[in-house]
Amino acid sequence: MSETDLPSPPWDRNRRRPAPAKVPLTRDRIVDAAYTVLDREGYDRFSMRQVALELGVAVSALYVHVANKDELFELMYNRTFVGEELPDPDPENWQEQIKEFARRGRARLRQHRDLARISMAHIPFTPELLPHVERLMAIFRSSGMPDLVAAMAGDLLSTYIEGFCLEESMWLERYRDMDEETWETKRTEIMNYFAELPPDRFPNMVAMAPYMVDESNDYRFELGVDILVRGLASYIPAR
Amino acid sequence: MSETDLPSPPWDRNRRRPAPAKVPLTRDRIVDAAYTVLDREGYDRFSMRQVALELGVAVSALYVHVANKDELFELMYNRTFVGEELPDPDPENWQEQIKEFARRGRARLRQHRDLARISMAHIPFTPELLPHVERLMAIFRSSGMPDLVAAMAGDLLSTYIEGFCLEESMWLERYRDMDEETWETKRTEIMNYFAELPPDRFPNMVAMAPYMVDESNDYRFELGVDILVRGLASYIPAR
DNA sequence: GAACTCAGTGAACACTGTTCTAGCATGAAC
DNA sequence: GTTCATGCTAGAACAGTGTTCACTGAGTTC
Repeated sequence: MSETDLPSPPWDRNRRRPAPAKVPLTRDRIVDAAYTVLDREGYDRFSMRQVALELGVAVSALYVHVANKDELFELMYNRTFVGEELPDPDPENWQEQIKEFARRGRARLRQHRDLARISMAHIPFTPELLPHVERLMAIFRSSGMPDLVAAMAGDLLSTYIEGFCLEESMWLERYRDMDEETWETKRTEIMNYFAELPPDRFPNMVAMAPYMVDESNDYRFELGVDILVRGLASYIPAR
Repeated sequence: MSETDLPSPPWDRNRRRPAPAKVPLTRDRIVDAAYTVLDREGYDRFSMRQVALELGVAVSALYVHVANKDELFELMYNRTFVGEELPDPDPENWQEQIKEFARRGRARLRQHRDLARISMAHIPFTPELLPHVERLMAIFRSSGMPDLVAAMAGDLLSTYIEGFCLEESMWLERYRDMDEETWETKRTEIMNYFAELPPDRFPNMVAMAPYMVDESNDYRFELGVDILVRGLASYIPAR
């Protein structure tokens, strides 16, 4: 920081302008800053002005590189899965390969705050993701399931992953600024709510209450993937 | 419409005020208007001012009945499934009962533009929905699957329904203001895109291309539900 | 050294959600 | 039948939003 960072006095505005940034603005730098802002502010408070502020740049400068806010979100979404590698299809082991794919997908979506929300709002058909989808399809087809089912399987699985992460993040967001203690209070509140429902009108809810709050998200996610994989497996014709 | 609907001249503003609406403003009327605005403008252009305009009322009047925009969305969401009835559990027929539940859920979410988006953004745990969830759980448990699986099944199924409808509505939204002809052009464009991928690098995509565009959404939805139900059924211990 | 290109600027536009003060019309109280 | 309180509603205002625009000024090309 030098004294040239100070704002120039008004009578001087038309003579001296701040020197342009040494580092030129690029799409990549904008996306970097956008992630920083997203993590700090969350989806609802994310704004182009915040991104510009983060970069120390005028808002309008962003629009030279990015068409609009939506395109910026798309760029962020596209980066979500870069570098992710899928293994070569192993027909004996396709179920575990798919489960691992799901786990890594969830991990990626948890890397940034509210990323699941952005992801859910975009159709995953960009050129950047094509090789990824290709390898996923390879694994499904290697299992021997009909092509029609394999085509559906990709959609089904990514809908599940994104949907699960979205719900997860909404709970996280709701209790974001709570300390451990109030969170524990809230937890027992929810538990009590289900436990104290009239058992004659809600016998099933009361019976299932423990499973709804006790189980960890990790376990629930795993169970969901297993149900999906079993359903897919049921379509593989016996040899 | 009478001449009293004309705006009063400025010099008269402090004497004559427009008579208050004969029909008092209620939450229900606001939600009605909100749905009208949503259908006309879509989620992105939905605003409190538009709702007020629709009712012929000042914006601030809305805030007497509704805490904020988010609560209004919640009210809209809560209304989505009112009146929907689930049958008594029939253990021999639980699979068809669940499928019917899914179909009706999709139909409801398609009743209003962008409703899937609102639905996805809300956690379905409101008092209004409790009896609904209770009956759904009753059906799952009647099948004989473990309680842990049944608890997961509800989440899994509604995630699928909402996710499917969301993706469906995004495609719909994207091609909303296209006529039949340009839509058909776009369709073949997509088809060609997949067909013209280099077959050595994308053998699976090329092979699956027909299934990705040809199948109707209805059929795809049905297939997805069937995969889910089969996965759930695999957890039922043999008698 | 002059001409040109173009990323970046600040101001502006047309909106948004939300809050505030203040006034109207209705019901109850006397 | 007048007064009072109360609940709804209006209008203006605040602080913010995405996006556009004419205009700089540094760097490159001729």
